[in-house]
Amino acid sequence: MRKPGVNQTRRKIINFIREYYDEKGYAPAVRDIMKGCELSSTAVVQHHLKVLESEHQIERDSKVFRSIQLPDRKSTIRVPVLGTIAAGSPIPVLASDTWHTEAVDTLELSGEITRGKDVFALRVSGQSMIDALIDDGDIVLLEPVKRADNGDMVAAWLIKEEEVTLKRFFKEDGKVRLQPANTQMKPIYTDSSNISIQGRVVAVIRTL
Amino acid sequence: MRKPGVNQTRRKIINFIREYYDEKGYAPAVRDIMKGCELSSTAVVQHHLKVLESEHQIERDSKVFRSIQLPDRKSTIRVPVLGTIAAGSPIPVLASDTWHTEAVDTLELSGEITRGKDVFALRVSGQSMIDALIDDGDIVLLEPVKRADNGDMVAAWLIKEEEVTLKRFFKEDGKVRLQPANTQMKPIYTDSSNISIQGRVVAVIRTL
DNA sequence: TTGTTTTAAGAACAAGTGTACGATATAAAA
DNA sequence: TTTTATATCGTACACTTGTTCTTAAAACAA
Repeated sequence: MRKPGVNQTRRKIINFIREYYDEKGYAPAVRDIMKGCELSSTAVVQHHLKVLESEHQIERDSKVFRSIQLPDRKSTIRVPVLGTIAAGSPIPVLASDTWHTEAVDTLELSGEITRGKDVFALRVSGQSMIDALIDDGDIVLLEPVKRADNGDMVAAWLIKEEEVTLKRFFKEDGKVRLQPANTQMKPIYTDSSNISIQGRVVAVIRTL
Repeated sequence: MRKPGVNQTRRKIINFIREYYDEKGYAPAVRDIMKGCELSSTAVVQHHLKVLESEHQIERDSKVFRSIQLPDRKSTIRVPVLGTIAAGSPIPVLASDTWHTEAVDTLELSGEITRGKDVFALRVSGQSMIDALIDDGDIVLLEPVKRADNGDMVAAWLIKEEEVTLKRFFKEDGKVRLQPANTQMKPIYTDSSNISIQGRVVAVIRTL
């Protein structure tokens, strides 16, 4: 007899795969799914897996055991925490080759946050960036770029003032406007030659 | 002749496992390691895996294919994004049982951020929490608790005002002080009976 | 009804994979 | 030198696991 709803079983399978993976740390075998979803044949599982794969709900490598993957599982990235950033001190710049060996600490993040970009992280020391909504102890994720587009949040080194600041970047008539995220704070105007972009902020993480 | 340094091979194996996992999304088989590390027998790999396991460098389930795990790989957690939080609207409260099925969206996070707690996430809408250093579009991670200790950052529902706010919680002589994270903003004083704790903020994530 | 499609069942097969056994080799210790 | 411990090699076996085949029940349409 035909069991419950149509794709009910497939939903169950997806959930089971996720739970199994969370618990065990590796993907289930076809027979694991069979038992876990209370099916009595591997052929049933096989069939649903084929459908799910054609729908791009899962991925698997033929000929490889336990190779089922959920798309969002593939995207965790190891991010090196290079050091601490504070107003008045320059960001320690390292070649991206040496990142993974030099990093004091690393952070495991999902691609949803980094969006696949090659980033590094810095711990923020002090409240000098409070006007950019960045507090003491926060971690900022930076994409190492030298130039920025209008509206980007950047880590800028103010050469004359000898200060690093995190603000939104706007180019206006050869001058540069650095706009705090907090609209109640006033922007900084400076000459283009006075600033050096250290990186573009792609994310901020604060743990309490 | 005895090959290079003593545990040189084991280091190579560890690195290979990590790279293989990063590339493929599942753990290598013994024979994959054999080929990848230019060894000519599975027995060699087997021997080193045993040593590595006794040193707690890897974990594996006997009888389960492709079950090798590196300890730091196990600590990512799936967090359900339950909805949107905005000033004036209550937080949608769900039983933790239904989280994973009801969630519109999920976020893959490392245990370093959530610190192993059972949390849920909310997207912040609007700039009404700007004084708590939380901007429009931010994601807050909340631990579902009903009470808070002094100093905790909480999501509090102000009953009379019909408003949700994120502030630091301090109990003072039967009254409650809600202190904005931004020290330039003034605190809110209210009666204990007028607030209902919705959850404790454990982290804030902002992507730009 | 009849036919078609989808889902399920059970079993058998083929291939992937972990493990054990025996042997050799190098290095350090006795 | 003889031990002892560790690293390597080759191979065979047994178990795990993916795949296929046949049969059949249920849902849907004509």
